[in-house]
Amino acid sequence: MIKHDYHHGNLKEEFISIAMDFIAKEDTEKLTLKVLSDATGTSRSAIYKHFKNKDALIETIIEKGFDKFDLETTPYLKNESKALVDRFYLTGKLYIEFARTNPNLYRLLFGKKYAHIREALLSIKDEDCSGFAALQKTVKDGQQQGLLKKEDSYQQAIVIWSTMHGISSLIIDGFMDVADVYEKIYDTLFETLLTGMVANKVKIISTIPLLNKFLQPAN
Amino acid sequence: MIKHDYHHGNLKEEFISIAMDFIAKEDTEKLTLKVLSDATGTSRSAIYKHFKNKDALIETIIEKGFDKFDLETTPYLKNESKALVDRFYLTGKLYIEFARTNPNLYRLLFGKKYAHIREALLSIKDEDCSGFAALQKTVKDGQQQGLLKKEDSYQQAIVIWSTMHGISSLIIDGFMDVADVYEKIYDTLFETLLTGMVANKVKIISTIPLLNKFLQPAN
DNA sequence: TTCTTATGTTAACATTGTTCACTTAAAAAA
DNA sequence: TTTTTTAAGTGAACAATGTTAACATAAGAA
Repeated sequence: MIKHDYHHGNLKEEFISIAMDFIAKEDTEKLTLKVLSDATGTSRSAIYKHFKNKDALIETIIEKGFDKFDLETTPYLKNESKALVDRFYLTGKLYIEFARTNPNLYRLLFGKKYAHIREALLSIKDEDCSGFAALQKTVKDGQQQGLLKKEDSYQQAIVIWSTMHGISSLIIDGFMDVADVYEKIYDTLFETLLTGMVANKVKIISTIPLLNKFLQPAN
Repeated sequence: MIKHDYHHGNLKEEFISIAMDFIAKEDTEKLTLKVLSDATGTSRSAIYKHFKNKDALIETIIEKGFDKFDLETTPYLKNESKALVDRFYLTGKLYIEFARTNPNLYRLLFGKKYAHIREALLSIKDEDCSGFAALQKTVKDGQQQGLLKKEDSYQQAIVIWSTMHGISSLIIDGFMDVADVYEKIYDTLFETLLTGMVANKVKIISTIPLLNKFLQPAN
């Protein structure tokens, strides 16, 4: 609660920064305008000189949130130097890790409450940049390489995404005991998913023991 | 907005009923005490004579909601007269249908916002009655019948649940175009999941064409 | 009939997002 | 330099929300 000069300088950026830091720790519901004014040492209505209303700030947070999400979850999807199975496996792990590390942000991005803002954003943005598009492209690559069954790539991508979204949501919304070992559950989940999607009699070499083990069984 | 006598008679039940009807149509967020007082023709604070606070009403709604959920989604899990694959397939369909038909209630039951209430409820209730316990039991049956791989039944049940939760959430939280045919996506998802979980060289007879087709391939 | 208690009402409160009239100071124009 | 315009901040006020407290009513027990 530092007292600044009358004219702050970069109040808008500070609002955004404080809001993101807040959501990193507490739920978006608890982010009130009072929190922001207290943290910046300004009045309760100062924010309206920089954002039309609270939702406009949230919109900015969501925008930045998706940038962060794409940045942190898609590197393996875009890096073609690794084996495809590995890229899928590692991407799923990053996805869950993002949700676990940023539960409030994840809910903000993928929850229902601000779906209208999300949809408005995604309709403007170049769709090819989004994480889902990157996933679908990789699925297509997987089909061409003979790793995945040649079915509707959109539906296959949905299947993968919903699987990761499901386990992530269960984890961050309180359906796993702390004792549950997420890595173990993820491995089980991924093994099941990949087994269900992989084309018959395909041999893949992976650097990940789990994957090698089950893709090239002893018999 | 009917004007009743001073003493209403069964106001508590009416609050509950109105709240459930409301959530059937609109989001839980929009359920205010004013909505309830207007609908019953009582004052804003009348509800406090029947519930400690708003959360206590929500707790009752959640309790009733889980009853409804269990009732509508677990009949096939508990009915052993059908083939196991069919029971899994139909249960998953009921699960998604429940979420689609009761999106606000589903979010209330499985979302983060009232997780503390849910946990308090589930810790009191007999766990064997819950839907997840029924699922896990059916998974164990599946292992014994040789349908499913003999792995950790808890983890397998989690995998199934998270898959259904994931697709349901994506649907009701606005990630599917209206044009998407849910049935098709569900079939793809289920086929993938079952393929990944089924034990090798098991022959099952199903009454559902999709399942017969892929469990007993031509070769 | 009286007393107690359950169940309702009204008034008030703090917190929320929001708007409006005002003030300040920085930048632009003279 | 002085004046004017404009961006950026303030405080007071509003309605809506959940909640509490003091009071009112009526039903059932004594």
